[in-house]
Amino acid sequence: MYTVSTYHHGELRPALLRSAAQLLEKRGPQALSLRELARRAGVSHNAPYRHFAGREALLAALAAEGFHRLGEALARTAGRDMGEAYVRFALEHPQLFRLMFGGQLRLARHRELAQAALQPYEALLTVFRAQPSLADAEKAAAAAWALVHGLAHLLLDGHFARQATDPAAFARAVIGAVRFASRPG
Amino acid sequence: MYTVSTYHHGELRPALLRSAAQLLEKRGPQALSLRELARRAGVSHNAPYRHFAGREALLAALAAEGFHRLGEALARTAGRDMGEAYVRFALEHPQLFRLMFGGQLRLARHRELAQAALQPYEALLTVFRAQPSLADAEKAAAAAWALVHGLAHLLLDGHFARQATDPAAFARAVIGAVRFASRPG
DNA sequence: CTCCTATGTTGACAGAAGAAACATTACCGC
DNA sequence: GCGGTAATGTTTCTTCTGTCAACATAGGAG
Repeated sequence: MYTVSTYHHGELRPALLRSAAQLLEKRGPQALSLRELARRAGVSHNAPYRHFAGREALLAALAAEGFHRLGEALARTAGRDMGEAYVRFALEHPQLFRLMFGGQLRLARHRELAQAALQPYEALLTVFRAQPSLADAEKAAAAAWALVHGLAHLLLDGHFARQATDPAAFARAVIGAVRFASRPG
Repeated sequence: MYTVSTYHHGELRPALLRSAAQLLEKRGPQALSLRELARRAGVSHNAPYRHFAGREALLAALAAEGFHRLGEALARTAGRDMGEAYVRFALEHPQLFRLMFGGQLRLARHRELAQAALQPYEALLTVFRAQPSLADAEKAAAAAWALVHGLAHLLLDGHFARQATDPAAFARAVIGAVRFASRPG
């Protein structure tokens, strides 16, 4: 009934994740259906359930991968360029970024995801703690994260379409417009 | 065949929007289906199509309404409290906020929505332009928007769950940790 | 009163998620 | 090698959704 050699895909999980990532960026999250992924892997429509509890679990896995990649991207940059790196990541993988931060996946429900999601703040915190002149490194790191995060979101959504002909340059300028409160005295 | 007095609902469009808003906040965007709304309005499953071109159009209308409400909320506050008001709005209507800024609705496709979406920045810009000491009011306004926007998003997503036992207070503190570059000299 | 247009209704279709029951393969102890 | 068991895929079925097309009703303009 089946060709013997292809009954088992063998690499289904990674294959699914790979085409999921592609499909996500190309057609958005709505177009990302388990069945479509199964089709692309040349496998029955229910096979993915052997590897993911459901659609949401697959998305969570994708997002977790995204957090790791973002963490690495930030770690590769020197302290001051982190903000731009953050925005660049978002602009390069818009749909992935939205999946990660779109609120559709609740962190509490996916341990792996919650774990992965800690990376960006940790990375920022490390840098800010190294600056003793700051009044409050934690608050400053939080503010920095919020700033670049909001900037990324707003750029993606096109809210700065007029002001930002060159998004990267715009991001640099906006980030440059901000100072952090320093220790009194 | 039908009870004469109920064939026409009479207030269907607003009724749909109202229960859509409720359902959105209560069960999230996935649970918001046109059919469910029709059911709640006591109307056939296709009646909503007389008032909205499709699901996306209804979501766009909801989001546009959200932008107007946000704009009004900002306008009601004095200059310095705008940031907190912005965050408060997000925390009070998390799903609506995500709908507005989740990137699922493309501004370019819904004129009314694109128009409504201009309000927040305009409101901020007005305030920042009134401060002549600033080096660049546009950039500062953009930075302020990004800051509060990112803060709202991160709080909603639970990324500050540890640091922010009281989200409003945390927001105040983070916003307070930021200064804007002032005119040299 | 008649006709037109707004608004709702019915019925049908394709596509999706997911559950259940079944088939095939791979691997491990012997 | 060999047989059993767990892992991986398949089929089938149910339920839900968005959307289209054809039809029904209500209420106002003439």
